[in-house]
Amino acid sequence: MVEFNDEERLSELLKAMGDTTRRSLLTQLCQQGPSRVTDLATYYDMSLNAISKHIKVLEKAKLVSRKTIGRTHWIEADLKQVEVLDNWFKQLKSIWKLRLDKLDEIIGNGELK
Amino acid sequence: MVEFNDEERLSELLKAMGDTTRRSLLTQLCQQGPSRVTDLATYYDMSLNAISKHIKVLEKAKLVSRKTIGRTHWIEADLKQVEVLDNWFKQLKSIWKLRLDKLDEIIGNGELK
DNA sequence: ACAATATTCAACCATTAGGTTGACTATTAT
DNA sequence: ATAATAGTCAACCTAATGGTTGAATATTGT
Repeated sequence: MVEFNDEERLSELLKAMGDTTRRSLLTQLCQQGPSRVTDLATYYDMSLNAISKHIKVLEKAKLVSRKTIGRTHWIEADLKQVEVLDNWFKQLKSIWKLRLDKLDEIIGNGELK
Repeated sequence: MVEFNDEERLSELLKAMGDTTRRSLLTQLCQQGPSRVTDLATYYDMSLNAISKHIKVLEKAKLVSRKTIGRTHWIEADLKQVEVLDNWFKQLKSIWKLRLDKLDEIIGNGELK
């Protein structure tokens, strides 16, 4: 069951992934492993600052983690949170299925038709 | 492989689901089956127009479909599109796994360590 | 014909989101 | 000590989002 406060979490996750640049960053990070902010930024036609902001959004949503060593920040993808979405989808599908099953039952019992 | 133009599709879907009210509408629709706009709206502390707009967003993202009979519009959830997201997640995970496998291989070959 | 119902359309408003630039902080290299 | 590098912070701008209200449209009931 999705708890009440998972709602905000879900929104945060979905919004974080709803942006093309951020999804691309995630993909990059999965392919290349832990990367520096500056290196990630070179792939985009956009300022370093913009990328830095995007990374912060991903970080807040816990889709990436950060390990700071000296002046360089190593960013790493973290796909654990994708489970949260997977679970929501599963739940939604099961709610859907539940209704259909109940409907079948009613029809089966001759209560309908 | 995610094609170039699936990107926009993915954004559309994720943004549509990133809103609490819209997710709630989806859930309602799964539970209750096809519903009228006005009936859906009664559950929310928000104008009918706001709900109408939300439904349009869901409809554009193909998360719901609409069947108009006379003056009443019947809205129905359509979970097929969730597959698109599922697939993206799967792909992302596999990209992640690919890198780890390659890493293992290198270590196994003694090229590293 | 007239009123009520179901819904969208259009204009508006406040807030958020995605981007920019410029300055600041901290670390590393010379 | 000084300069270069890595990154964030803050202020700003524009466009998109989520909401409002007040018509307008189309269908249905009396």
